[in-house]
Amino acid sequence: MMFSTKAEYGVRVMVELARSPDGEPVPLAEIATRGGLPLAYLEHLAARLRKAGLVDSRRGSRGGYMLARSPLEITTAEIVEALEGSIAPIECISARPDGSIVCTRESDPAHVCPTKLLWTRVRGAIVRTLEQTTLADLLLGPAPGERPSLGALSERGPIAPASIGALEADEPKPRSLASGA
Amino acid sequence: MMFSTKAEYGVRVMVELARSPDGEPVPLAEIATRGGLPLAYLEHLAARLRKAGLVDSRRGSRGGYMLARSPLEITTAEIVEALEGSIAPIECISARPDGSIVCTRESDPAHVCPTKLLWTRVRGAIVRTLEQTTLADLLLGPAPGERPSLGALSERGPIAPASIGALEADEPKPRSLASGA
DNA sequence: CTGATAACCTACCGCCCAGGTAGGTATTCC
DNA sequence: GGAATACCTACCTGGGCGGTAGGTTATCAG
Repeated sequence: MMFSTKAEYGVRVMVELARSPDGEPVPLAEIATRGGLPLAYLEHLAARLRKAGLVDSRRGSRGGYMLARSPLEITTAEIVEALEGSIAPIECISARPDGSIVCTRESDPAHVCPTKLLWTRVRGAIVRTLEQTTLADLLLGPAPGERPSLGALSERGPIAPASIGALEADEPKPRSLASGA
Repeated sequence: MMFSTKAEYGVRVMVELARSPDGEPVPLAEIATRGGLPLAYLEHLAARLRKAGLVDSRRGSRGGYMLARSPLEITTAEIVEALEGSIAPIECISARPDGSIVCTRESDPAHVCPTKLLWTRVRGAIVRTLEQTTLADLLLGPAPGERPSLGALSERGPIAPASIGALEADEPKPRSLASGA
């Protein structure tokens, strides 16, 4: 596997927060029990999410965590990056603040790294996908025409999937959904 | 990082083999010294590549490894998969032989995993990129219009990059290059 | 004001495995 | 024969993932 459970759990936490009606804070304990996840561990992740400005918190009784922004405006790229650090398919490659891709094997500019092209492409594909997928997308389920979960077509959450069509299309189809929160 | 050095080294080995004039076998020791990689470790990787049918080998003096097929017909997906095992962005998700994506958190079909959509998309993006990028692509360098290595524009290998244009386009542009090897 | 609830913080820990080493055997060329 | 090289199995080590523990603050209900 390539992402750790940090990313997995973190996204799940964010989805739970997004599901909270209005902006009511959700205690981590609730998410932990619901998802069968270790509470103490989630606390670490929540701390990172808060430092990244993705969630707000309220202490004490009736407290908990809540999304800092609308699910429409929170991309999974932000979540994953907050938890895992900067996204890189492989150790030697990373993105600098200015966006340029650097390869540690290439410090000597005499010989270009022949595999850098590959990892740059892969990184781009991953980042693009994460950036195009918002928290709201996950709440809605697969887009029309997108391969569905294939096995659990019933009992959805807030909004039901419109149609279930082709079997091969996991492209994040941009879905117009402009209703500010 | 998401892929281990197995994938990194493995691709580098394959590139070196592809660069060998004609189909002359290249000893691993040569690749190791050229790339500053540990020979003993490369041997493990070479074993996997051979079992996957990606390379052939010749023992003894003047022996070494050679590509089993043309660089045009070897995708980086095959290489990475041979070395890392089946590609999955996260532990809970994997592809079954029939191509369907399964999520271990979903064994109970009562509740669909809300994050499965995300990991399915990410996996798709990665696999598609790896499948579209062949060994030959890496030999040629960035495609015209594709973000180049940005810092080492001189001294290329066999074929020079045609032009260097926009800064943001790491899409694997299909390049017609139909010359069977 | 008291207690319960929950965020928040720091320190600690075990296990797995990536990444690499070591040493030997089998095969082929000169 | 000897050098070169693939090929195989066993072993080792450090780091980090995933988690635990225990405490301190802040907030709310009654």
